[in-house]
Amino acid sequence: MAKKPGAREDALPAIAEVFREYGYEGASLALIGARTGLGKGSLYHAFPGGKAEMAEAVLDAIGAWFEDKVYAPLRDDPDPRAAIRLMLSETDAYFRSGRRICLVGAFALTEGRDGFADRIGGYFRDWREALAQALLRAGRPEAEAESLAEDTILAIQGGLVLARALDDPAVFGRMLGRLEERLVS
Amino acid sequence: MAKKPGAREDALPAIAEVFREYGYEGASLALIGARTGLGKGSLYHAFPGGKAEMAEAVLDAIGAWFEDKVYAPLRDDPDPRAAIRLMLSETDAYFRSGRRICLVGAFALTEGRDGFADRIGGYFRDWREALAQALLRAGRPEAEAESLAEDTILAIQGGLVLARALDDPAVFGRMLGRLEERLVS
DNA sequence: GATCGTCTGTACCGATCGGTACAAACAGCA
DNA sequence: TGCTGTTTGTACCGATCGGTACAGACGATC
Repeated sequence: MAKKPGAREDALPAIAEVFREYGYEGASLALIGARTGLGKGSLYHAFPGGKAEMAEAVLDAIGAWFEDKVYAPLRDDPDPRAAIRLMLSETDAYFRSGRRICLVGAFALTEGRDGFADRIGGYFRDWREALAQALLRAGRPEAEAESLAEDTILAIQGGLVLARALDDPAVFGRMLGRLEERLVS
Repeated sequence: MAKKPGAREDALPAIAEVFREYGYEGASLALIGARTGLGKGSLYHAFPGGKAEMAEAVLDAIGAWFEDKVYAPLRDDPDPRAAIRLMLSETDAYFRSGRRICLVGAFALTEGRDGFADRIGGYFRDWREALAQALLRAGRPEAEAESLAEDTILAIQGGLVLARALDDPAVFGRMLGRLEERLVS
């Protein structure tokens, strides 16, 4: 007993940041060790599966955060339009107004569908479905709700790519503004 | 003299494909050698700068292709709407209807702005400006042309991310359809 | 056929990769 | 204070990384 209650969870944000900055391949254990302040011993004690398990844990944590803060309100909030507005503001905050990339999107583009494909797909599928449901509840016809939801998720991802590529975070904010107009007219 | 006229250019598509599949870090020289059929000797003869020069050459080739097939028509075609439709069909073909990712976008997300930042930024900047000009020539007000152009580039990138993440290329086709409606109503 | 510069396969370099082994340090409990 | 199990730093492993050196094969020119 007396397990390590925090150790793992405490290290996750730092590990996530390393993956974000260097990608899965580029994130070396030396780098992760330095940024978490943990030696290899501690790292492998907390994540016996090594780098792959760290990545899985990070993806799970991200998924859980979005489920809690974004997807659940989209599905359950009695006021779907408020939930959509909340989604936009939480998204803006999470991605630091375009200064931070989406790790899940980056993994989708670069990782050769290792063990991560399920988690990556699930993250976007859940988001799309929750948003489509909110739009439906807000009175949109089903077909329109679904294509609008897909367009939204994809615009957010594209906005992050473009903001990063142009080194201009403002791209992300402009995109969110246009989205708000289309979503909650 | 009697330079190597083809060697370099011949190898570029194969090298690009390796970068696309494995990312910059993940693309090892062993892998590149195997896929091009070239030994290290030949590889370093054609690209004295090593992996970095290969990546630069690949990015340059991609940029030149888009300049020729997409940006120039957007700027110069007397019929801007036809140029926009051409852009959509060339884009669909280039990205194999969502089965192929954008190397420039992938580099933007993962590479730590090495020497590639200029090329990456230029690719998207040129695209956005050429499209905005075509929309302007097609009769749109300037502000609308610019935000629509930005939305379009970003949607294409996001469409590639989402298609890959969901392992469903059809996402890309649906997005292009919606874009066509918004661009050439 | 001899010559000369261009190509290319192979061996090799030090550095670093992800991962393992293990002993010392440390806690909690008596 | 002794014991017990967890947590840690360190040394080490084989493999592979990007890159270099170089000798021999090649192809053109006379």
